[in-house]
Amino acid sequence: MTSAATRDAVTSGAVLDTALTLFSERGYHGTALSQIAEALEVRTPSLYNHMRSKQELLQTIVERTVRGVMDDFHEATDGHAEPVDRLYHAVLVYARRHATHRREAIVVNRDTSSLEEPFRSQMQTLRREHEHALRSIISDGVDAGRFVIGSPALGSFAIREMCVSIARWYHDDGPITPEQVAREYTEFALNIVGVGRS
Amino acid sequence: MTSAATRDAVTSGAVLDTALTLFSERGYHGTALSQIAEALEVRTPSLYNHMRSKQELLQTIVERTVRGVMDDFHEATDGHAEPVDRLYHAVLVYARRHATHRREAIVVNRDTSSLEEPFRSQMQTLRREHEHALRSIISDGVDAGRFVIGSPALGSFAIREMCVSIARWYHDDGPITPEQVAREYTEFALNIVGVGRS
DNA sequence: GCACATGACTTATGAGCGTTAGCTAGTCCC
DNA sequence: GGGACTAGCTAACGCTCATAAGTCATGTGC
Repeated sequence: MTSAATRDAVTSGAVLDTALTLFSERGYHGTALSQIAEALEVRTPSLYNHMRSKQELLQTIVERTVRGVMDDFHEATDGHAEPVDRLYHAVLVYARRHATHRREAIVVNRDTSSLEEPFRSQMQTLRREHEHALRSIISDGVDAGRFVIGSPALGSFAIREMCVSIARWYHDDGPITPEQVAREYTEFALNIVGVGRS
Repeated sequence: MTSAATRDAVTSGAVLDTALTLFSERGYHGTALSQIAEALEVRTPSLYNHMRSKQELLQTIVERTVRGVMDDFHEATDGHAEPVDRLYHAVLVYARRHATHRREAIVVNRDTSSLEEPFRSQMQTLRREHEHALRSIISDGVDAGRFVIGSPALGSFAIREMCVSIARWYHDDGPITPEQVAREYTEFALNIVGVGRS
């Protein structure tokens, strides 16, 4: 008879990873703990050896991702002063992340509304920070005469969301690398804000 | 005593509309029929006088929306031959639709995965049609030397998804009209495909 | 003024959900 | 070699869900 300790024990990391995959495919409410358990070849209650609740899984996923985005942003832009450079690097890391962390992006963008308060509000505040940071770059570029765009706010939305949606169509097994996608998208972003036009 | 016939009878249109609102706010799996019933001030089982199942509500919403997108596209582009004109009008109606039909767009883009087969596959096929139609415009424009873009496929994704996401941030009570948003986004789209560059 | 169709209602069913409790069997350390 | 810890298991809970069935009041058309 197979014993608990003989077979590979399920780790909390594995539970989180499986939850991430299933949440991204079927959504938070569309995923049952029994499905996570089944994927790990374990009975449902055994999951509770590695987590506190289903909600906690979602919170962990969202929090890690949102903080990762902010860290990426600061690391990429802190060394640059020119709006063009700042926008370029901000979009480069943001686009790349959505190709390399597809599941996280999908869950955050679809299931944030399933987070319980007050956690949900906290995460939304964090996301707003990134939103404002990107918009500020564009506004600064317009003020400095580097960018030509009717509405910085709309441009900021368009750039952000076109990057976010990379997660929805990108596939690792395709011919194109995350780096290539990211570079092409920086091009799109600079075009949107009208870099290099009179 | 209020009677069934005295008070305003719930119509199947009202059920669909309420479902649309709630699905867009909480997702398909996150919405219970009891919540739809409560919003209509009716007991849950009474809903079955106006629909066949919860799944049918979702299917109706998705099908109408997807067909509407295709109708819009053909009506807008059929009269034009030039890639620039075709892209302009395709993006104009697509962007505008996502400002005027926010709830539908959100549900279709989030909850298509909750559709039962084979309906889900049928709808995905329909959506692919629009995807390919838009990509063809861009490819044609590149072939004709009108557009300058590294990857038509990526450009097509970026344009589509930035339009789709209008539904996620637009608010009717704001200062900007759907028409203004749509026009600004056509500008973005034409910039992305590099119209008017050497 | 009566029959019928309509659309509410109440009540009930069975399935599935997340979660808890309590038990058991291996593994590691002394 | 024995106790603590780990990580499975089964069983059961309370709840909510979608859905079914049958009842009853109403307004419309004959």
